[in-house]
Order: sequence, then structure tokens, then C-alpha cells
Amino acid sequence: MDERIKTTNIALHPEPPFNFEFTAYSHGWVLLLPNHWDKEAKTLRRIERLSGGKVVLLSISSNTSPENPRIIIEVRHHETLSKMERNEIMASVRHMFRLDEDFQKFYALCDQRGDRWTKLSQGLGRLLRSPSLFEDIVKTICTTNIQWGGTKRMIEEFVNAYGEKFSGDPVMRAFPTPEAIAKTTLNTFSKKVRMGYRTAYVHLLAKQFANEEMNPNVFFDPEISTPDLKKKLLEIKGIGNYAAATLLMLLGRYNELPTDTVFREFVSKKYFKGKKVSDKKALAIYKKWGQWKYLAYWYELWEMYNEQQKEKSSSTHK
DNA sequence: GTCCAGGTCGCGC
DNA sequence: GCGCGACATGGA
Repeated sequence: MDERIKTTNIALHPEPPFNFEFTAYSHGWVLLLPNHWDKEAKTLRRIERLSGGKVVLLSISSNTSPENPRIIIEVRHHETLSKMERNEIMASVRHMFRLDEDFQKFYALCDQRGDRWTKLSQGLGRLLRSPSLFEDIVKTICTTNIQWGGTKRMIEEFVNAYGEKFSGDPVMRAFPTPEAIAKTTLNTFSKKVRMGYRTAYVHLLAKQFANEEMNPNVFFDPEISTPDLKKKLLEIKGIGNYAAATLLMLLGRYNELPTDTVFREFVSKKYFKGKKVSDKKALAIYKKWGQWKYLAYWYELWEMYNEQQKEKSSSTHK
């Protein structure tokens, strides 16, 4: 290991209930570069390029104490880490794990429903997100009209082609900056990263972020109503109804559901004995959850996934 | 080879 | 406001 690499540890103190592993592994994002999930160490690693240009390696883990939960960020870096850089890293990780989001009302609703829903108030429901909105939009675009394997491949090519390296690691790279994509031509970009027709959307998005035509702060403004926010999301090329609902979830608004193939198949299976249903009927199932629809849906989807995994392992161990 | 994926766009009506 | 074909790419 390079001796010039320094290590700085930073601790965060989430409000309980908080469950680090459930949050890290809450949906597919943990499996997309530049995230690396170390199963044994229960650690999320990723290269991060700070706004000042410094590239660092973050190893994010937890003490897993329910009473006094703590997130530990091990930062590997060159030279000294300035206070500003420390603060930026803390803010990014708080953002990823949604430490500033309040789930009390949702948990109260779950406890009120009783039964298996009470499990959620032990700290489930936080869905991992990326440090930047740009990363979350690119990734969401890359989940449309493609299977999960395709999403992983596209993001992998994207990160490996344009992400910055940390000199202490030969392989890992940061998520590309909008500037890095904006300064390459669409033609070159489309040859380096095979995203199909999505290439033009991602290239345009990068240009809009780079020239500040798109301001991420607008999307995080608590004052903006959810319908207005959805309208803004739909203005982005490549974002339709499904992607807007996904992005609303990532932005902390849970009242829209992504009516895609997964949602339709799931609701049909769970509530309509596998028969086809209209989106309207399917959506009606979650109406009672009000502003928490996405979290309720996601929990049930996760439940079914776990049951299927159990069945699989029990049938192979016979 | 054919079909289609955690859809979206742009067109014509 | 709705229906419908086109869209890149690779895996099933």
C-alpha cells in the first residue's frame, strides 16, 4: 500500500431507529458502480470525487447498535483533508443514508396497521441514494426499458470510461462528473459507453448540469409541491412516468408509484391471483398509504422477494 | 432468429 | 388528451 495515503475516520450519529445494513441494501443501487458492497465486512465502499477535485476512497460501515447507532466513514486520501472536505463527505453520506429524513409518521402508520408492518418501525424504509442528483438521474434513466443486467453493464461502462481513479486503488473509480461527459462529443460518448438510445439523454443531462441550466437545489427545495416537482422531473429528456416516480422516491417523496412491468406483475400476483389488472386498480391498493405509498409497496415487494429466495434455497437443499 | 426488458418520445388524430 | 411506432442493445 502506498505510504502517502492517509486515513481519517469520521463518525455519524443517526437518530434511531436506524438499520445500516437494511438501508445500504435497500434496493439495487448498492450493486451499481461506483458502489461496492463488501458482504463479509458489511461495508459500502466507493470512490468519491469532492467538489474541489480531491479523489478519496470511502469505506462506510456501522457499529450496528440499535440503541446508539453509528455510521463510521473511513476516508483514504492524499494530503490533509480540509475541514470543508470533511464536511462535504459527511454531508454526502448523510444524504445517501437519508439521516435528515423523518420517518416517524410512516412508522406510526405501520404500527397502527399492526402485524408484519410493525417490523418496519425497527428502522426499515430508508432507501439508499447517491450523493448527487446527477448520479441518481443517470442511473434511473439506465433502468428504463432494459433488464437489471443491462443497467449494471451500462453504469459499469459509464463509470469505467469517465470516472476518476483514486491513485491508491488500481480499479475503482468515482462516478463521472457532468463536466467530464459534457466536454466529450455525443459521438465519442456513444462509442465509449453502449447505452443505446439513452446515450443522447445522458449526454444532454450532463450538459445541462455542467452549464447550470439544471440546478439540483431546486429539486431538493422542501417548499416545492410534489406535483410541481413531478412536472419538473418530466421535463428531463428520458424521464417519463415510471422514472419520475422513482426519482420522487429518491428525493424523499413517496406518494407516487412506478407503474412499470415489475409493479404490474407484483400487484397482479399478490392481490389478483396472477390475473392482469389495470393500472388504476393496481394503484388503488396503495391509496390508503397516502404520502407513504412507495415505501409500503417497496416493503411488500421486498417481502415477496425474500419468500422466493427462501423457497429456492429450501428446494435446492433437499 | 425472435422477442422484449423496472419506458419514453414525437407524431398524428 | 390519447394511441402507436420507433428507439439501441443484449440477454432470454
